[in-house]
Amino acid sequence: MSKPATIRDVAAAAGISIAVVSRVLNDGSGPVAPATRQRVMKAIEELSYRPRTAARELKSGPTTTLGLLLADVTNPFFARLADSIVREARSRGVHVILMTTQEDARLEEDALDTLAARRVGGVIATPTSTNAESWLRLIDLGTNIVFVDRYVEGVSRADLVSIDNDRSAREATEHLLDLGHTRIGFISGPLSTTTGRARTEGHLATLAERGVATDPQLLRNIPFRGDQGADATGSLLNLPTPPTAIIVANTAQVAASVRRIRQSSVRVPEDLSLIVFDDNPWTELFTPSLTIMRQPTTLMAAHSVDLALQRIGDDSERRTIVIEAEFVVRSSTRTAG
Amino acid sequence: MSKPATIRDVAAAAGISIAVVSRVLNDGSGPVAPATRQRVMKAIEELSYRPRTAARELKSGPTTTLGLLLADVTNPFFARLADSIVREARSRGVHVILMTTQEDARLEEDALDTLAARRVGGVIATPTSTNAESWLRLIDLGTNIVFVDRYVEGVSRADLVSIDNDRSAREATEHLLDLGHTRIGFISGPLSTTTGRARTEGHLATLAERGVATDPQLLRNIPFRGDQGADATGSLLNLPTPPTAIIVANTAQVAASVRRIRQSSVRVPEDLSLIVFDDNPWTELFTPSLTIMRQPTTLMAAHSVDLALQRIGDDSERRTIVIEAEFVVRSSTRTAG
DNA sequence: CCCCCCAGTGTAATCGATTCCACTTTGTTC
DNA sequence: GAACAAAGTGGAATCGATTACACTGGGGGG
Repeated sequence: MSKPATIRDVAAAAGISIAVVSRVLNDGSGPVAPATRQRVMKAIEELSYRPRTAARELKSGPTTTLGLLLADVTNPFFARLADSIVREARSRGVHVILMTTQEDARLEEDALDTLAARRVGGVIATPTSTNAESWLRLIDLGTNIVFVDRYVEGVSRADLVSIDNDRSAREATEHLLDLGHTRIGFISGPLSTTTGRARTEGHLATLAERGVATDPQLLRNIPFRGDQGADATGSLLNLPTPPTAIIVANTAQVAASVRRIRQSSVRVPEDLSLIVFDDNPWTELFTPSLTIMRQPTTLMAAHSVDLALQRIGDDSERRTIVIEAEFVVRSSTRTAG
Repeated sequence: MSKPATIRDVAAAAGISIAVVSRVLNDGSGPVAPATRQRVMKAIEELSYRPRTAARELKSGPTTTLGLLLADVTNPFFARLADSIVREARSRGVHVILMTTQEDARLEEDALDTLAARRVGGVIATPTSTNAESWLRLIDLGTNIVFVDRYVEGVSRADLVSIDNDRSAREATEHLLDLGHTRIGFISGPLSTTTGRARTEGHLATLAERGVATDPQLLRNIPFRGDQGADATGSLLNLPTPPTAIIVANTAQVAASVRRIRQSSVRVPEDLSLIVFDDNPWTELFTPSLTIMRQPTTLMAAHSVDLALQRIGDDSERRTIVIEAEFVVRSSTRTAG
């Protein structure tokens, strides 16, 4: 009800100056007599005083807050990433401001503005836009950026944590080739995103190396948001010569794709082998349990936070941390019939 | 690289005083000559100046930031809630700081402290602790609280947005009774949480009203986090006289429960009817597609943000908004026997 | 022709912390 | 016993914005 106490109120209550109170607050910033410290602590307790972050940040820029800019928390991959990052950050005494872009470049720009105004210590982001300019502006302000999963070309002086998208696409493709499949449907993200492009290239390169003909009809690069996963899958199944296997390398579209397959008369894995890029409990619950490519989110989170906090004050070039994706073979893939 | 521009730099560049620059920044706070405004805008652009939030908040308390304190973003229900709330808040020009408690009372206390230090305008939360004190302290500081889904008893002067837990449990129970089931397993949250208690009571009351004997063995109140969902489900299935139907009213434990059922030899819905409290795409993908109780997250989000922002400056008693849950009958429930 | 009002601008106080520096009071060391 | 170091404390500047208030000119009403 009454106005919150300030440092001056505490000082008055303890019969001491505000400088000393501040020293008690920031332990180690100067000497304080034990008796005085006691009195100050008591006053703080009684007034239930909490130093105001806004005032603190005004003096010394905040190393204490990280911005987390995700495309979409609804996507379980990002949700787990968010969870891990928040936990990881807290264990280091750092707070996280979460913002989402909904895969919309304008909203992203908005969010970056906010983060810039807040002068956060660092930003961990899965970028949406291809527009390097807004990122560079933020970097110029002294913010350090860590891209996770995807990145923006042209923005050096930003770190990167990612799985090896190229390699994971290769691995999935090789698995199917080994099983004798040659007509493989491949659903991935837009070629404008780094993940979409790298995975598609890895897939195509593997086919080429194995001397398997590539059919452009089998390739689907679709957006992360929206419902095109169902359509893309449906059109693959309805091809004159349909694929005998499908890789869904667009994490956000896995559910829509699987739903579409389930509604069709196609049986998995008898008629169709299926690999999805997703790390989600339900892939195991599905009938048949799905073969997946898993991205180790906890590890990615730890590295991201590390980089975001380390780089402060540093000015070196981009550092890239590549994390192995884990390929889990379950029951949705089998020898081509 | 160079230090970010301040309002003084802008004023100097435009050949004007800082007061006028501030007026340009906060449109409507005072008269500015059109020509002057132009020059100021130009200077802002050239210096890529962004007013610093910390400084702004120091003067006038921030109506512009909301705290969101969730138990667990990994839980899809909370993830969708977070997504909707962030979106909803942004459309009102408000930012959201997300923090998670991992269902841990100490972490929650921590988070509340941070939020208090930040003097956020409001907090939307799914409380974990039963400890009213920390909440009351935050309220005393002038923060207004909106509880979602669960609430803490003894904290009036905080709003509440929730589905009718009692009623939804009744509805699910009645559906099964109508199908002829009389031995119904009921898995819910801890009785220390309001949702766990209300759902359990609703379930028991319905049984009583219909004259069905209640067997304590069929009741399982388990934590939200952790793995007890599997054990609870397993022990229900292994009872001497196992239930012919199960309601999983603990959203966080749905996946674990379903996995356990799937690993057993029990067939759904032939041997066991199943209702889960969850609103998640995969419940439709599961074989058989699951009958669910859905909580309309978008609506809950809209109301929460509304309340959080409205109450500012208001001092009335708690307002409660109850939202209808949506019961979706699919293929996992059928006539008993 | 005088006065009042208002558009347009500037000065300075203010928000709540941190921190540099100066000052006093002890205790230590030749 | 003089000199000096270190502990403990306080005064005041500072961070970057907002805003109350004072000031100046010029136009319009009386």
